Amino acid sequence: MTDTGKKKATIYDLSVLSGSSPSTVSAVLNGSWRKRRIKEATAALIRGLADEHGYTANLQARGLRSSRSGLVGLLLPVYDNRYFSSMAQSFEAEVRSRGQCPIVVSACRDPEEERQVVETLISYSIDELFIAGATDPDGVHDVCEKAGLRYVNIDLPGTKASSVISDNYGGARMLTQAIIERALEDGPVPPEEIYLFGGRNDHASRERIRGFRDVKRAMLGGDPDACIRPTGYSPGMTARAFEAFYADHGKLPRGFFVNSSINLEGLMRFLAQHPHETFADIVVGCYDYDPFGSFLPFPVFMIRQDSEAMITKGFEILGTSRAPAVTHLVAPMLVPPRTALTGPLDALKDIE
Amino acid sequence: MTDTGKKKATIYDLSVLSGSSPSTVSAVLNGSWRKRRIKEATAALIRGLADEHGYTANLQARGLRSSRSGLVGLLLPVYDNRYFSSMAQSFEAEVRSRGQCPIVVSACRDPEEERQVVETLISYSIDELFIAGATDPDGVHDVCEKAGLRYVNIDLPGTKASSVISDNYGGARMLTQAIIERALEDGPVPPEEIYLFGGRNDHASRERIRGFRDVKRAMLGGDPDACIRPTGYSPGMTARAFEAFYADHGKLPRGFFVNSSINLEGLMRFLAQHPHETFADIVVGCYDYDPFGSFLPFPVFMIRQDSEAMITKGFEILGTSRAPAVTHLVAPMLVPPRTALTGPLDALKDIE
DNA sequence: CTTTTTTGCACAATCGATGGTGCAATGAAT
DNA sequence: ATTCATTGCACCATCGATTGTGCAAAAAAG
Repeated sequence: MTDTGKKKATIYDLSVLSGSSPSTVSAVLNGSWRKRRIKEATAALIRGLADEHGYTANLQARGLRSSRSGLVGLLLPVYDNRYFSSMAQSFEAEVRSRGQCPIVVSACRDPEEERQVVETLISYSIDELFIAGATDPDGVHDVCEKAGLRYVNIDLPGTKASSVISDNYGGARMLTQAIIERALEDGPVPPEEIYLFGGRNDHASRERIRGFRDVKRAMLGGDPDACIRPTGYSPGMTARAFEAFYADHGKLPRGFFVNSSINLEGLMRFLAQHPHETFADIVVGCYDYDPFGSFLPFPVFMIRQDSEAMITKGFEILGTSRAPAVTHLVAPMLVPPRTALTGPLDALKDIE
Repeated sequence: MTDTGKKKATIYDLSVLSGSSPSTVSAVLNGSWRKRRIKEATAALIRGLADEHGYTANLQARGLRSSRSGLVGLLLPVYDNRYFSSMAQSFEAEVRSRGQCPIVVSACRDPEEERQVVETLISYSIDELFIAGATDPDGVHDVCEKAGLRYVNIDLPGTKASSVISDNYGGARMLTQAIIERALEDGPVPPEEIYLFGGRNDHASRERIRGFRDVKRAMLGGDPDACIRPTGYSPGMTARAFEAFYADHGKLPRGFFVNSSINLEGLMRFLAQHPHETFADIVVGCYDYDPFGSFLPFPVFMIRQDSEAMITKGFEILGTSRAPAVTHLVAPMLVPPRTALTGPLDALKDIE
């Protein structure tokens, strides 16, 4: 750091300063010098000069030459929600601990955008890719395949590469059971009183709906189609679904399963428009965990998906060379109302 | 996309196929061909071949040559919170609309990590950098300066480069006033009943504390030091502060200002440990907006910071060449309890 | 004191794209 | 029929690092 020069030092600069050749400097600084039988003393000299001048490798040059970049990508639908932002947080920590550089991008659940974004990442020669919740996993697959890019699907499975997903069926069963048990505490519950809102025609939604229906049928002896309201993944659409229900029935269902925290935001929008009485005695389940959502003024059961485990498992899969495409289930966890879980943030030191 | 070849096509491949030189191909594909007086027909031929073979430029090579990468960085303290994740979302949209590639990284409020992460970004020759909430803005400054990297500070000001920050003083005044007014609705409030929790010795916290104290003094005629409890930015520490207060007083303060949503998570942890009566009549203000936090079972006033405007302003500043280091204030917005605001997610299409 | 082996390093090609320079062919002007 | 300007493109050095190869000098073996 002694150097105040404007331009960054290169191996050529150090080569001149040290009297060695650029290749020697390169070898010393990238660790391959033992293999190249560079003298300890030479290496020490060069290392000394390197940090005296604050040398850092130009990673674009390295990447160009070695066609590896040290970048690991994570493709997200959106950032702005606790499930994905917490996944990003775990991802980042994991990637950095491996000495690589995380690059997180979102594609807004748009298949075309997904493909484009992945193309861009490939243009930067990223080494590996985590695809979380791709709308069109197999479309993205082709792009990766063509570029020879190793990737895993997280959260939503693809058919052409290994996937790590939440046990949506199991989680939905737990959640539905919790909702119904709680509702039953205050008397009998007809099946028409238990709904599901949110989600669309993706694998996760289908599995959750299946779990919901199975448990409902088992516990309440019925499962009318009308109780399933797939609204897509937008707060606005979900709010409209609640409004529609309310317009028909003058109240909200006794209990309902909300497909994600994004859909739960739709419930908030509905609530903002209506007096407190309207939802005095509802029981809600949300397939996502949010620390504030857990403390709403009515019981909210939540499912906490273990994004950290999913990321770890993802790396494991990428590590084992060319495994056949398998799908790993990661068990989620039922979170009772009024529960504050710790998260990745707690790993940070915060000295005052 | 006709090509199923394993390797990506390069300008050299296209050069052979088209019978032109690599430089001509390059010029055609990067748009500089008019300037180079390439015949329209030649250009058309090359463009045809390019997308027939699914050509995409190797951005590392381009970056190496031009020492620009098309990458724009955003350095965040953490992802896992609605303020920053929403900022990331806006940032990403904005950067992409400019045809560049966003790269978002977090440094966990650790000054050393901040510098390292920025070094890494510089090694990838990023073109511009947004530093949001750096613990040590001026340390990062040196790193950027040395590399000749243009950057702006967002959220926390640095002294050596332009900054865009929230009007923390003004926001804190609004928020404090709202808390006190609400508390006064149920009778007189002594100054000892209004507290502030969270934050530490950074610019934002100081300004907020100043706003809080000024309003408190003006409205309640007093402002004891004991009412200020800077707990740092961690849910755990904040929870402990609430526990400590509760141990002393057997209840929570009548009204309190919470410095951020991360600190508000600390309140949730406290609440999880105590019966509902303990916080039956509190009034809370939180300097951050969270859609679920707004619907907690007690009044929560929130401040919504306009991260989108801050990002936009940031780009504007980077656009104007070498302006002197100025600080722009962006006005935040007071959000009354039980309010569901729309966010960047609403901009996404979600067709079912 | 040779011959062989080992040590220590330099050379040069390469990754893919960019942009300055130069030169032939064509057309216009004299 | 020269001269000059314009058009259209090819050539080549360059960005900074990696890596296979080759070759002296030093050390070991004979």
